Amino acid sequence: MTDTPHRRGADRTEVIMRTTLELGQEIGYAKLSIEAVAARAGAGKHTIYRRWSSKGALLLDSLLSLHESDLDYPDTGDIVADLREQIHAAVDLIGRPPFGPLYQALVGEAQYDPRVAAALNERFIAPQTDKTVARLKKAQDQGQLASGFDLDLAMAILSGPLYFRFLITQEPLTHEYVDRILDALFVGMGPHPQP
Amino acid sequence: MTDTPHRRGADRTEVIMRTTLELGQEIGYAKLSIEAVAARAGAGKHTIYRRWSSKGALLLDSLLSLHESDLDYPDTGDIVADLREQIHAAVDLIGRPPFGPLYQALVGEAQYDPRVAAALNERFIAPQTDKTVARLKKAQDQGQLASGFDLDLAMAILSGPLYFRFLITQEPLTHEYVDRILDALFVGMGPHPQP
DNA sequence: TGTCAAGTACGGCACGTGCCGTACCGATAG
DNA sequence: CTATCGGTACGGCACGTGCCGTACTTGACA
Repeated sequence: MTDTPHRRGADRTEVIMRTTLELGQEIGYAKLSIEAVAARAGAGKHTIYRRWSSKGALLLDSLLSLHESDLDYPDTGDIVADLREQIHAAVDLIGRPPFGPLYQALVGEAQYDPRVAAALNERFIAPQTDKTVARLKKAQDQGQLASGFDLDLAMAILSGPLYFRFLITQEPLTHEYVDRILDALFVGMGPHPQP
Repeated sequence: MTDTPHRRGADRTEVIMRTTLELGQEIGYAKLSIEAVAARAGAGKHTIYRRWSSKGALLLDSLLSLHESDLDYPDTGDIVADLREQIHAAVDLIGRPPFGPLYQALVGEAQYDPRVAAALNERFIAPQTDKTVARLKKAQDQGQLASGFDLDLAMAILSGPLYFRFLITQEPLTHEYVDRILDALFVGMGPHPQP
C-alpha cells in the first residue's frame, strides 16, 4: 500500500521534529504543546515522550537538526576579519526566523529548566565557544591578540553584547551592530603600542 | 475583632507579593502557581487576577518591591572605580538568592511573553541603563572616555558579559569576574596615547 | 530460500491530575 | 447600599501514563 500509516525507526523522529518547527513558527513556543505536535504529525504522544524528555529537549533537537553546525570559522589570517565574518553568519542564523524566535524561547526555557540549560550548553553553546577559543588561540599565537588574555573571557566579551541585545533589550541583531561591537572591542584587545 | 479575615485596599497587595517571593524561593518559579500563592496568602484568586495580568507581572512587582532601586552610582570622579562599585552591588543583588534565581526566571519568561519583556524593560532594564549612561556621559565630558563612543553601546558591552555568564553559561557572578571584565574593557574604551 | 511466530514500535484512545481564568456566593466594611 | 474581599465551583486545556490493536522487523527453523 502507498502511504502506510505506521512506520518505525528514524523517519518518525524526523517527521516529529519537522512538525515541531512548523507549529512552533506558526503559534510560537509558548503555545506549542506536545499534544498538538503529536496530532499534526499523526503520531502518538508516546512516540514523542519515548524520545524526548521535555518540550525543550524536543525543540533543541529540532533546531539543531535544522542547521547542522555551519557556524565554522574561516581562517584568513586576520582575526578581526574572521570574527566579523563568523559573527555575521551567527547573527543571520540566530537573529531571524525561523531559527531566531525559537532559539530565543529555548534560551528562555533554559532559565528555569536545568536539563534544558545543560543540553543547550553541551550541544550548542560549548561547541561554539570551543570554535571561537580555538580561533582566538591561533590569533594569540600569531601576536594579533594580547598574549595574557583569558580566551574564555574574550568569548564572553564578544558574545555578551549580542546576547544582551537579543535577550534583554530585544532589538534586532544587525551586521552594523556587530561591526560596532568589534570596532569598539578590538582597540582594547589587540597588542598596544604602549611603553 | 483581631485578625479580621476580610480586608481591602493596598495591604492585600503587599501580602500577596510577599507570599509570591516566599513561595517562589521555596519551590522555584516554574512550579509557582497563582493558585498556590492565593491559597498561602489567604487570598481569593480573583484578588490576584484583578491586580496582575500574569504570573510574570506578579513576580516583577514582587521583586521590585523588594529592593526599591538601590543600584545607584557613586560619583568619586573615577569612572572605573565607580562602575566597579556599582556593578559589584548589582552582581550581589542579581547573582544570589533571593533576588537571583527569581530574576533569572523572570528574564526567561520575558523570552516568550512580550508583555513581561516590555514591563521588565520599562521598570528595570531601562532605568538601570539610564543611570549607567548618565554616569558614562559625565566621564566622557571629563575626558575619561573616548569622546565619540556610543554610550548605549558601552552599556551593552559592560552588561553583556555579565548577562552572558548569568543566562548562558550559568556560572556564578563573582566580584573577581566583574573585575576581569572591567580590566579587559577599559584598556580599550579609555582615551589612548595614540598618534 | 521460504514460512511463520515472537518481538517491537506505532497510532489512537481514555484516564486522572493540575492549573488556568471566570463566575458566583455570602460576609464585611465604608 | 455598594465595593471589595475570601471561598468555592466550574469548564477548559495540556500534561504524562496506561492499554489496545495493528503493522512492521527479526530470526529460528525447515
